[in-house]
Amino acid sequence: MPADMLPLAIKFPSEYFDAKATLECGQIFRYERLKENSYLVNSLDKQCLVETLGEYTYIYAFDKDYFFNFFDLDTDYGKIVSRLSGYPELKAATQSGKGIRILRQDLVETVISFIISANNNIPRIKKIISRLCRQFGEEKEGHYAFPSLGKMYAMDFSDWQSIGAGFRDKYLFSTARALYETDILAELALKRGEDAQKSLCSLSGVGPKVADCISLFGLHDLSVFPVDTWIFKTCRTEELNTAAKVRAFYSQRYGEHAGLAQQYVFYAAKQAGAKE
DNA sequence: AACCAGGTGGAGC
DNA sequence: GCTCCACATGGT
Repeated sequence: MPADMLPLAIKFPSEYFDAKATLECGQIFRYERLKENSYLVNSLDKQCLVETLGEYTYIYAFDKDYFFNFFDLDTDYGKIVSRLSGYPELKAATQSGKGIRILRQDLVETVISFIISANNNIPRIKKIISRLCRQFGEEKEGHYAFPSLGKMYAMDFSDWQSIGAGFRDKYLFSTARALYETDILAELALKRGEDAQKSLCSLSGVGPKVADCISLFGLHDLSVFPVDTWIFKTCRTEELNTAAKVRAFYSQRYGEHAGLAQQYVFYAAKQAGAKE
């Protein structure tokens, strides 16, 4: 996607929109780093280029409206950041991650992506999703779309095996069929919280943690606090000695913005881990 | 060469 | 309800 072919950019202050923090905090797997703080990002059949250059972050895309919504640009993160900074244990993580925005991702893409994420590592998750798109998504302007639900419904079990997802192949096969054959997607659009959780967990390969990620990233429910191995390592205490307890404690503590708090903690923990 | 990675499903209690 | 454990694959 050569820069001189692109239409007008969206220009947005970097204080609460940092390309690296937003993309590398683990909420999305379809991005490619071009250089420091400059990324190609794919969502559904669309692509954009995002880069943070000093005071401003720019988005170049043919479909500006789509990415304005995708990056949640009409939400005021300043308010949320100042509220979360008030918690002593969050002050540092919030400060270093305040450029994170919670993306408004497609529900089906999020479901499939986070089933793949289970007991897996981010580089390999990215590779598996990339193969899924390359092998089964429509080609468009030099990149590949995420396969439509109809297309995934048409995939047989050996097709799912061919993307190298390991033991998750059977979950993906089963869930693609369920999403297509039942009304669960329409129902989820109206649900939040525990109702959404319960409904999501009926899908094969979706347990409590993956369901929370789908609620947070695919339904934009910022009140959930997904607990994965990183968060659990960071947050566990003698009292909070299971993932369920950590989840209950922090979702109650941070309320409507618990999911964003979780992203700050996750990003900070990962950045710290990556440095050594 | 065991151990880990944005966990889940299933068996056994 | 809860606690174990197998599970594909690739990296350290």
